[in-house]
Amino acid sequence: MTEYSGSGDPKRSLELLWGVQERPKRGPKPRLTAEEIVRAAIALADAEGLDGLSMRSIADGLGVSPMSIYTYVPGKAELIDVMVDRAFGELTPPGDADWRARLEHIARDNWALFHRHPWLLQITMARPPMGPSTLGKYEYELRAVDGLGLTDLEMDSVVALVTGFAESAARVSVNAAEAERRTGVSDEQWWESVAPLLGTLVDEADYPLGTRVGTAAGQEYGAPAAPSRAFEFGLARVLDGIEVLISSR
Amino acid sequence: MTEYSGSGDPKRSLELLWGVQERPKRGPKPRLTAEEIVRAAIALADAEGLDGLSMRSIADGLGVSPMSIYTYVPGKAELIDVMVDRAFGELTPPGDADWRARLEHIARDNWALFHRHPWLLQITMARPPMGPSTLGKYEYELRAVDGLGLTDLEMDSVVALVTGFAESAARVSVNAAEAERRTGVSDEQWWESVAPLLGTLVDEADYPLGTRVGTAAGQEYGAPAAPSRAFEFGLARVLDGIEVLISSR
DNA sequence: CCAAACTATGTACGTCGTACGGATTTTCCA
DNA sequence: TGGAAAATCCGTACGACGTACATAGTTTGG
Repeated sequence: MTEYSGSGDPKRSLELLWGVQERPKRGPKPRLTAEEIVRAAIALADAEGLDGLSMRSIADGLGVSPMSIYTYVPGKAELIDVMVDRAFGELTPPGDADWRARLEHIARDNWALFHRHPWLLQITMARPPMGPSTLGKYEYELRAVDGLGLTDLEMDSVVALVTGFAESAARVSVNAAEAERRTGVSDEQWWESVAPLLGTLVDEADYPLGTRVGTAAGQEYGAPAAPSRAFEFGLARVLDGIEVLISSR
Repeated sequence: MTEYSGSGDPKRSLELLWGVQERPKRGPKPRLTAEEIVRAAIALADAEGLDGLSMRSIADGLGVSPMSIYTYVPGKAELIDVMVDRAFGELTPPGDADWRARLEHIARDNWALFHRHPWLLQITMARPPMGPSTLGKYEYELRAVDGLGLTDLEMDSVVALVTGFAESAARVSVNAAEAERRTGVSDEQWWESVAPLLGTLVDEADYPLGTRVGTAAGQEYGAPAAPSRAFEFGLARVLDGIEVLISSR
């Protein structure tokens, strides 16, 4: 199952995101708080991935029964909304260097965030959680491209391009690391097991460029370096492309 | 649960991908073939999404019992590998126009493919299925940037940047459409239900740029146009950035 | 004609989110 | 001060999933 942000009840989600629950007057002392549950859930997702995050496993970690979680959080969908917003809260403002350095900061900051919290990449954010950190993130990003002569729409597009690129590059990197962790087989070992089988089925001459470039890429970097090289390469191109636009103003 | 390509048994997957099963001599006539199952599974995933794709639902559609599928396909992981490769088979070669037009073709072709088969975006492809169409795709892509004075590594990086961008932009578009289909609520309706609640919790003055740009973006395009505009905008920037590199050679 | 090879299927297990209802604990008010 | 109200906590249960396993049925080679 894919998880979606914004699929919970909007009102309950917003209350949770902005922390507007009033303390109840009667009833037993609560053993937990919603924030504690969110923190435990993030720690668990960091360690085990989103597939390892179940209401049962969260409850286990907190020493309560699974159904107790529902006292503090309406359901898993709303919980994930808050997890996402809290994770975005780790991002830092881009400072006041030139625009290129500011956008570079945003890209690197996002890249690092996705590596700290790989489960963010498994959440579909068509309807982002409208919490303080998500709104703050957008504000930071726009500030990085304000005053450059771009229209409002262009500012939005530039920010979306840079953050989208960072996400896309991080996805490749995280997926590679994840595949290694999950299977216990490195990219090199995987290729060494597939190549001989493939050799009996395929004529290399049918794929001359793929063979040549694939070999060159395999020789140049051992697997783990590749995704961060791709990030650096792509970031330079994207920023160059944005520079062409900005220079034309 | 997230689905992963390349998580099945490599030997069985490759046999399936390249169609090297020899017809069995004895036993009852098979009622199905592996290819039929793959086609049914793709049709089902196109219609219902990857979450609607279960061994039970595939079997239902084919009029057999769930366990019969396992006679033709080792498991769901290997089936998904073949689905991916067959989908990539729909991509077309970029032709022989100039490099920019060739890369543009690749980006648009991928964009369209992800819209025809949105489930492709839900599959983690750290270990791509090594089938004929996947190898052919890579060969096409490299041919588009061959002979421009780039190194082998740069060719690989440029191709990865363009296809990665197309995937990233398509993800935004597909997720938006998917959210609307799943919830029955359009982006505009969603915002109209969230905005008043948010207004009681947040001071707009805390997010001046977000408010201004968000309003401008909301006014300019009704929801559905936005993702394809973002694709066009980003593609132009990315190709400009690649042009800077190529011109420097 | 029978045994080997192959297809087809029913049952069962452990996973998930969470609806529901009941037991327990704390507080407020008459 | 006692009982109602409110809140916490949790046991049980349901229908979904992939698929292991055992069994039954069908076709064909020797």
